[in-house]
Amino acid sequence: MQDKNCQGRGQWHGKFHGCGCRMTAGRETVIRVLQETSKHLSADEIFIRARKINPDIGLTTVYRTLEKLSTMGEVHRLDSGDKRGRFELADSEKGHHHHLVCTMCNSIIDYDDFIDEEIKLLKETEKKLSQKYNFNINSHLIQFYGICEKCK
Amino acid sequence: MQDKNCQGRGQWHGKFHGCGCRMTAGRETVIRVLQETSKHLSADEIFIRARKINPDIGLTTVYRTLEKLSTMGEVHRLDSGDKRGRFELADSEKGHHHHLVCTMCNSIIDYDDFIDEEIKLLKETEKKLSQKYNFNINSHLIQFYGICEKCK
DNA sequence: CTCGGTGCAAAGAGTTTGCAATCCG
DNA sequence: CGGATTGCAAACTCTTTGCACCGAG
Repeated sequence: MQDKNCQGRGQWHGKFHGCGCRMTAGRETVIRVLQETSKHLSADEIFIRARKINPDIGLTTVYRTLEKLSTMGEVHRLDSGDKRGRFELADSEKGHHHHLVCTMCNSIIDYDDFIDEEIKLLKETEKKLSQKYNFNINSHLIQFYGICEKCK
Repeated sequence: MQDKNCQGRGQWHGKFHGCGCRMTAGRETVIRVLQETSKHLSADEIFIRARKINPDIGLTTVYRTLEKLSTMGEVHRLDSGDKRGRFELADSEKGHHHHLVCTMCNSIIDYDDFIDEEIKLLKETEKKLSQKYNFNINSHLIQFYGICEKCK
């Protein structure tokens, strides 16, 4: 309907359709929230933001949507150290990035200033692993762990 | 006491001491369980195995030890898709490896047949990031997501 | 019209916390 | 000895499920 609110709505419609699912208002809302943030939100935080767009949405729908998107490989569930899951689009509009995770305070820094060489190597590795393990690779997650500036 | 049961006991003793903590039977047991497995165990599974070595240990101690080791950067908490956390030594005796995660069935394949280039690039990236973000990097986690052989 | 999706309330599970007893150094 | 650590049970929170109703295609 309004492509400006949920980028690539048609594309998502197709992705859902491809696995026997439907595009609904609830799902659109969750996707939009994920697209509009640059943070790693918990289900709960996504729910609060989603409510502002669509007051009728329930927390259950948020969970079910995230579960489905995760299975589809479109969303990554991150481990934030505390017990709740945090989520981000696998292929974010905000651009591809990797993580620097502080093991003291659990904060996460996104960085995207890595060399072209790194991307090239990843592609190569992906290809090699795909063949060797007969695995269809869709995306990846790279995290470095350590102590951040503040915690030192 | 018996270095053969918990490799590098003295080393661990030192690590704990270094952050104002003590080496105890419970902690030793948890570390030993982690060293002796090649799987990604949940707190619960670690507890069950720990009990076989040391019947007096409590689940609470397992959680508290994992929490501490995680903060120390010695253990990684992995996200397995189901809601419980899974853990592995950051610097396993079993050797360093990366993960291939199936987004359908949540199974994890460890692989360690890296390209030499991959290791070199990682070291380089670590160094660059350390400087740029004033971050002490201790370890990393690399995961590729996709669909496994069985789930295709 | 059909079957997948949704909200609500309740159930389920994993994890954390309070506290008195215990152990390390 | 003194403070860190532990086990137990209770408390908490996040997440999932059952069910009747709704809505996309």
